[in-house]
Amino acid sequence: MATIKDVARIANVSITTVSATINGTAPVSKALQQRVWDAVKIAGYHADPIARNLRMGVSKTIGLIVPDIATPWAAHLAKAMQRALSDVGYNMLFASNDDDPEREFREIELFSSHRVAGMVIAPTTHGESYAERLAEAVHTPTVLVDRIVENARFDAVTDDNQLGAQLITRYLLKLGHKEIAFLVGRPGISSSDERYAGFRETMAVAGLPVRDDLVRRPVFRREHAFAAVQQLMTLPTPPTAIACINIAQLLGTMAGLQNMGLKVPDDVSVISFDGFHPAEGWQPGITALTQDITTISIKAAELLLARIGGEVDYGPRLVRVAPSLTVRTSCRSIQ
Amino acid sequence: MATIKDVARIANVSITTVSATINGTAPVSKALQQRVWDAVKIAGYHADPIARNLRMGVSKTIGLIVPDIATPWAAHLAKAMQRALSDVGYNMLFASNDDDPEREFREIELFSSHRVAGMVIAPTTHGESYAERLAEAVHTPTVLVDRIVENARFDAVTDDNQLGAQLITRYLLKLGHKEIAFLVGRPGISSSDERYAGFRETMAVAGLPVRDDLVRRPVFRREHAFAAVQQLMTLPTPPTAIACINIAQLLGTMAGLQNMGLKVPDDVSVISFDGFHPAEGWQPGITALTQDITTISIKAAELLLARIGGEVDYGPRLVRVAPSLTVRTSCRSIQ
DNA sequence: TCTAAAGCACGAAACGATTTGTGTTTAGAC
DNA sequence: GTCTAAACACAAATCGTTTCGTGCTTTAGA
Repeated sequence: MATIKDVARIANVSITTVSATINGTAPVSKALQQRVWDAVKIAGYHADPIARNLRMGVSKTIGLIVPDIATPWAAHLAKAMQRALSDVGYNMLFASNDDDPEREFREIELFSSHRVAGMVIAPTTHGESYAERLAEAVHTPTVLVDRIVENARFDAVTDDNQLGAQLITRYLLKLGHKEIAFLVGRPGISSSDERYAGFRETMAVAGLPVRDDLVRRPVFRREHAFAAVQQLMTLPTPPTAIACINIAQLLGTMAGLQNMGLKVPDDVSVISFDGFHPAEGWQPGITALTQDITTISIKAAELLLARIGGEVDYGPRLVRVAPSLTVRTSCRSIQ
Repeated sequence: MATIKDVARIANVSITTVSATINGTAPVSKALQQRVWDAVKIAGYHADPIARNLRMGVSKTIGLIVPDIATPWAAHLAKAMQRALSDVGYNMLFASNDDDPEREFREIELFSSHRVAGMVIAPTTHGESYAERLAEAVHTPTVLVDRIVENARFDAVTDDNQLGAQLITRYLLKLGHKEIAFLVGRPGISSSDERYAGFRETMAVAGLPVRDDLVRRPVFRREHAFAAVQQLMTLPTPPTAIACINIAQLLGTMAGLQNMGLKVPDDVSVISFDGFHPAEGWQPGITALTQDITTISIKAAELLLARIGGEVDYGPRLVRVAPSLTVRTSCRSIQ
């Protein structure tokens, strides 16, 4: 309601002096500062963010773009992100796009026109041409989360998938599993590739072969996993454990097993890279990696704020956040 | 990048004419309109929302405030809301506040200063004083969702709790349950009160008594439900079914039952007012009401847009959205 | 042919902040 | 006592729109 003009009138100084006092952008004598602050309090003045935005060309807002805000992962990210950023005076615009790159770019456009100070993007896709288009569309500090985009010139925060694969594979090996089925996700997606590579590597280190007929791909939708499980479990030598890359796979796998009348973990063990457990009280609890979304958010916020703050003396940074293995009841020992 | 000035120069007309053409706010001859639109295309012009906002005093943005964006309910609402609103050219700011009214009001303040065209609020609390404070803080079209705030002067969209209670109670009665435990939630919260009242009413209609020792309150946190279950199930005549008001209760109940070594639905049936089921493939699947969040969002968007559009010739409206009962495996017949 | 009204286009003034450039004071150094 | 530089305050320009008030040009009616 109250404008800077009102404050100036009350304090009996010029508008310039009020602005200088509030923002500390020019020297103002102690006496006048006092008068100004008093007037600010009297008027109940808060600088209009819109006018400031217009004049300065940048706002105290950062935009978050995720494929689907309705997924627990994205919702947690949004929440943690907001907490991390509101502490330093930023607020958030958000948008989700159902994994549609076109909508994603429209959202980037929209946020840009609102002059966001920065963006956090969980990319819908990946690859060279996407990276180029992204670089072309984005002209503000931005950090990518979750998936890696090759050759993108942006900072990024993502899981330490190699470590995750080691944790999962070693755990299964420790329980005595050797015939491990692995559901590979969408080809080209960094997380899927890295997880699969980590799995093979750990198996190799243990001197164990990876049976080709136990690796299924591409399996990135529920239905795929549902079908894959049917095939896997009717093999002459079926797997003793199934590793899922993501939640969609996990849900499809569980539904598929139930459909065949197979029990977890009695008939087959299940483990997942993507943390999901229904809740205490339900069976089975899925042994899975737990992502530290809070840490991811904080790291992303740090990188973003550093860029916004103008520290541009280094190239794109990639931060990997370590997952941890949460053991529940979906894997049994077969020693 | 391109401003209205550029367009005017290219089309060789005044800025006024460009604005009038684009917004259709004043008559412009066909010939000039054509010139202007051509110039717009050439310049790749999009009106700067910030400048427009400053001048007009209102933006094409609506704000969503929920207690916790990380809950599935809120995340779904956010998504559905965004879909409903982006279709008509609005974008969304969002904020969550961990059920802290102070943060909630700060967020309202923040959104107001950004001159949102309207707000959708899932209130953190309720009651007379809250309603007053809300009325004082909000000066823009606003619709309340989920919980009801008594005497609030805003439009609201909420569940048809009476119908929900009927659906749940009749279903249990049909299965032969007569000893039904009911966990009442936080006192004063409309949904809790209404659900409990509906339960009593339906029992009364069926000519059945409600045993006092089977009604527990207040039970609004996991731990409460966990404890309540222990007591209920050690009664001389324990309930054959437990009705939960919300997810927190449900989780506590399931954990409590598991803790006592009781199986659902073999030892006791469980039903919930708040839709929650882990997923296909997990046991038990909870028979519960399913909220039609999409419909809630659409209704809320309709009410909001009507207000924004200036239809103010009626008082606060209350829209009730009917839930439906989704039968899963957590209730058994005891005929 | 004249007049009133309608149609059309434009310059200039908002909106509320920041910032530049200019002028005036004060203090310190010689 | 003068000169210089630093400190301080302000008016005015600016960001990119929308809109008000003004005036010019048609058109229609008498």
